[in-house]
Amino acid sequence: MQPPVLGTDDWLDLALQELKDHGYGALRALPLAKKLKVTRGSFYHHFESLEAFHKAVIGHWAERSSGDLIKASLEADDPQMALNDLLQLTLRSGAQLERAVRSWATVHPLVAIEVEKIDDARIKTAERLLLRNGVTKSAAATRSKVLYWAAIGRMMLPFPEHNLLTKNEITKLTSLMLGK
Amino acid sequence: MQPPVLGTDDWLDLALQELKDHGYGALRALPLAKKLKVTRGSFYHHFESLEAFHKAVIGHWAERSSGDLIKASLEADDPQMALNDLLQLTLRSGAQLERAVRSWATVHPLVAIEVEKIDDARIKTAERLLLRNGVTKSAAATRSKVLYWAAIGRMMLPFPEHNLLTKNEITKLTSLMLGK
DNA sequence: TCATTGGCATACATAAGTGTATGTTGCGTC
DNA sequence: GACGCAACATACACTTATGTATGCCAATGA
Repeated sequence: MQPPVLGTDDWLDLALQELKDHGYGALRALPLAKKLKVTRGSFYHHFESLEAFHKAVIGHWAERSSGDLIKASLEADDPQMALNDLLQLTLRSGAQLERAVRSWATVHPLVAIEVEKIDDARIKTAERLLLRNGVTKSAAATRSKVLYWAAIGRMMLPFPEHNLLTKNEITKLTSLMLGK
Repeated sequence: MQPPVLGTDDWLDLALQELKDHGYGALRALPLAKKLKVTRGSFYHHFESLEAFHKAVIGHWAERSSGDLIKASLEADDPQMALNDLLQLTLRSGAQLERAVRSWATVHPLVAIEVEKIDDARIKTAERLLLRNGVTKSAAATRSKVLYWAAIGRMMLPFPEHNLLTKNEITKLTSLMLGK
């Protein structure tokens, strides 16, 4: 399956997987080593300490989230589709990881800083989307925030899949937000 | 300071405090016992096990959150004030605890269930507020969700205080949501 | 071919936690 | 004034984790 020798990225990829599935409490050397079927000797060969490892995990996540699905969907031209994607944002490959990272951010300052950067970037993207569709500058500033917060808030519900909006609801909401 | 003898509630009150300040990782017997200046003997006298303690903590929180500030603010008659309170919802005594509980819910099924109950109740409250202000039934159903999600999403930002809406922004948003 | 290096194993010391069994103390109560 | 119980303390066995020191081995390039 895996090559007999591992690189730093193999540890980081597993870390994101475990973070997604079991939360930040799973980011420790021994359990991860067992999953990779090696000993902690390998871990401490690749990383100076647990904290150094955690920083690397954050970096790995931030890298993968810079040009991610959310942003891509918001770049779309069709505002209806874009807002639909934003509001329905859920387990669509990555949302569960985001949930875990956001949870981690409540107890880890460096994670919090990285998350804020990504939030700000995405809000700006949503704002541009609204502007391109004729919303005034001040309204776009407010509504992009509220829409993004709603997407995050829904994703952070215990069971996001219990709270889907119908296509029809999205349509009306889009009209409302675009002032049409 | 504290009486020399403690009751179960003293443990639960401290638990909520530590949960708020340091996250669910702080909910363990030994550190809490140290803070109460007793040994774990007291802990295992009041609670069967760690898991039983955790369940008690959840119940304690749910009890206190059933008639809480968010709901109270949503009961207000002035829709502007109510929506303002909802959207600005932040460290206003309790939001930080909510952040921690929501974070906990991502890794603990029973917490997730309790949080969902409270979410549903609050959304219904917000919906009634919109209905009382002339919003149609279907619009109220959608908008109450989106508004509540936005409040939760903003609260879950790493630094909610960096994302305040101005009074003017709230006013315009209220008009939009009430269709006026 | 041989010294170096990357990738890991092994062993040890230490820390922090759980759970359990049992002893102790104070206090109401009959 | 002995009884019983609530509220602890103490001691022990166990588990799971970190960090560090050191050794092994296979590949590789001079």
